[in-house]
Amino acid sequence: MNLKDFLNEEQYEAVTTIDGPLLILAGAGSGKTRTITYRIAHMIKDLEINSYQILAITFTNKAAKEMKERVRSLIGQVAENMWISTFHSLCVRILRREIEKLGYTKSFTIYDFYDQKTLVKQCMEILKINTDNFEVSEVIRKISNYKNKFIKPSEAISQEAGYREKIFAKIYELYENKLHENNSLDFDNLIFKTIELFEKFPDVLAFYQSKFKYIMVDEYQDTNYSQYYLVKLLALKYKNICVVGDDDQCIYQWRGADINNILDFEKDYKDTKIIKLEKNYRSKANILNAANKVILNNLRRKDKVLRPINSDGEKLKLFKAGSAEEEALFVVNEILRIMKSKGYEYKDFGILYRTNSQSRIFEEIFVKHQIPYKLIGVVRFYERKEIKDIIAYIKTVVNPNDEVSLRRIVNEPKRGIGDATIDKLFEYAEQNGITLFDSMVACGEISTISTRTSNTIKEFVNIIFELREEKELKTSEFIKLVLKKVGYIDFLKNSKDSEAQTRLENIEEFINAAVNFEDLNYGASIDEFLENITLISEVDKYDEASSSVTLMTLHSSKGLEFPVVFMVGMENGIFPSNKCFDEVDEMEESRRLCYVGITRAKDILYFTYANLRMVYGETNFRTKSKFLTEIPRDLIVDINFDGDEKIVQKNESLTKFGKFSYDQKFNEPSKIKNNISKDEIKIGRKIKHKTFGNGMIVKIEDNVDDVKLYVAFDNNGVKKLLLDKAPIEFI
DNA sequence: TAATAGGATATTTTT
DNA sequence: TATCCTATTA
Ligand SMILES: Nc1ncnc2c1ncn2[C@@H]1O[C@H](COP(=O)(O)OP(=O)(O)OP(=O)(O)O)[C@@H](O)[C@H]1O
Repeated sequence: MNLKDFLNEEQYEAVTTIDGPLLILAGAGSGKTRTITYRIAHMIKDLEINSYQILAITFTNKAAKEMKERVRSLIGQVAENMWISTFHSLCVRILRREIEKLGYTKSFTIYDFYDQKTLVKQCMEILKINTDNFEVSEVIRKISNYKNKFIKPSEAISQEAGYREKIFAKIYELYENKLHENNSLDFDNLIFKTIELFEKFPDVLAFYQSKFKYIMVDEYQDTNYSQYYLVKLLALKYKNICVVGDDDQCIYQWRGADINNILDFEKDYKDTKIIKLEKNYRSKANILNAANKVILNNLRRKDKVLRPINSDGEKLKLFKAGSAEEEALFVVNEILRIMKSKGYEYKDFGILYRTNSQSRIFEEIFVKHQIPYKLIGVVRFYERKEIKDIIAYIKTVVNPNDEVSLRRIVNEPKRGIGDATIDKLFEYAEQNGITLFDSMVACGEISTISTRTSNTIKEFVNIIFELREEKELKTSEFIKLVLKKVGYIDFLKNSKDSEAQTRLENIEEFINAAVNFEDLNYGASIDEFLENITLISEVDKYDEASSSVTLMTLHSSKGLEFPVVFMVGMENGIFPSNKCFDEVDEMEESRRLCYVGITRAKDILYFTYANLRMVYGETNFRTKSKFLTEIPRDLIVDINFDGDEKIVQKNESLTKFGKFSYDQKFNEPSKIKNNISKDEIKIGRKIKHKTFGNGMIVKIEDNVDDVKLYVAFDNNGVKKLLLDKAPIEFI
């Protein structure tokens, strides 16, 4: 391959350094992912390394898929046996082969957050823990923390000293036992159990160590301890390990990512070669410079160089909206405007926000104005109630031990098996050391259950038994069979649920998804289908080819790029969130998130915020984000609703709060150019504008919080300007 | 046991 | 505001 045609010198060096530990530490848009991709292609095509020996780990399934496709097009052939995947998919793949060694069966189910929640609640009930003092979500976070640090339940119990901590550890232990009983793993367990497997069975580890002679990890800054440890185990034999990342883009500390994994890499691996990529290929210079300036405010970081190769481009634009609605309307307006004037398409726009809840208003307004959009959100398709119900049926059929799923569907649709009955069944199961399902089979033996109820239970059990006979059906056929046997469709049709129609449509779509899956994965089993839908994430459905604008959180945007980016809701309390103001670490992580957001933009970057916004059903005043004040003034310009320039400097005599205005205290010190007093501003007065040149004031609007000037420019017609903000001088 | 009403509670971020 | 949970009643 003619690598030098596609890579700069440093990238080239990284691609051709194959042996030994290699750290590529580089800023946003410097071509890190590109470098890994070419590195893989180079290994296979030029060095004739067997693709079987390569392992590449990406952050999302989407990134993995893309990398696979890129590599394929570079080497001109399919490399089927190459492992490019996320940590989670990698581990599932290993565990599906080996998990019997750990006492699970191969048809284990993967629990998502909601299943996890149900199970934790159960555990807390069993341990009689008062939910007033211990919140379920807090417990889940705690348990997740243990697993991210590879702390086993027994270790947690012996290590924890505090009263609350001891209780957390206890729940953790019971939760783990329950998971095992249910033959299930949660997300974190996928990694945890893989490590456990490697520790307990050195021969298995040795096999994978020999197999993966070359290992690459993208987005390494966001790995947690367990992931780090897993990689370390795998790389131990050959030490051909290449990690790539940017410490300034570490945005998942809250879920256990440890920035030190990347910072201490060289301490961990002797003779590490470090390569820095210092050219940014993605963004216009103004955008990049703003990003660089913002991140400079983080004190705990390694300084690095990132130079633009692109021209300045347009200045960053800031719009202050009166309300959240206006904010969304502005975005619509701008999208349409610059599509027309600059020829962008819908797919060129990314709208990024801090919290998922912010997307709603945008959806509403986009629908109203017929802007095609794609929402990358948290309420995933597969998490809708009706879909989860069907999945729970499938899981119950596939994995007889899965109690969480069983409980979910035992009375869904309502068939008269209520809480009281379930408690009785549960008790019986406990006493006899059998599973809940088995106690249902034996429900005739339980004297406290009426014959009528026990008949209903038997009916249900029979449905499951009959379905188990049909496991070998194609997934889509199987789903249809479930629906038929259970009578789910009729149940929905007859229900008064106002959403029944949508639910039916969703089920329709679910079946389509299954058909789709079968087409793509010929002969795949139902287990594989389940796994696929549990591990698939939201960003994975982002498709840059589709002709719609994209709505997503800043977190999801990591690794992507858009010609035009809107960062919306730039308000203190939202971004950065209130918590950040108490904790430096949180603030710095937030700032990194801001850095990530800014650097997604290639050509044009907008910031918006709303003066008034409803939060929790209460409308309150907002102030503009602290991060905005960290952007140098000469890189950003205030614009009005129609996208015309408004701002730049402050006029001292008109500031309401005396010499040190609020803005001056919290923003970059603004230059005060004129000592003009209010009564000197009158119609007929000559002024000079930074971009529009000389002109004369023709009208003055004195509002409560700003003064609007209508200025007739000698060469630019009449413009509306804000006295406060416009870059004007009085002459 | 099922359905409903009223109250508490939440918004970070996700594989 | 919207959702989720609990307690009450039919
Ligand atoms: N040598 C190069 N020549 C031309 N374009 C390049 C080069 N290197 C990178 N690019 C382009 O720059 C953009 C950013 O590349 P890439 O996504 O690989 O960067 P990254 O460092 O992984 O970014 P991030 O850290 O933001 O995820 C891409 O559009 C890529 O095609």
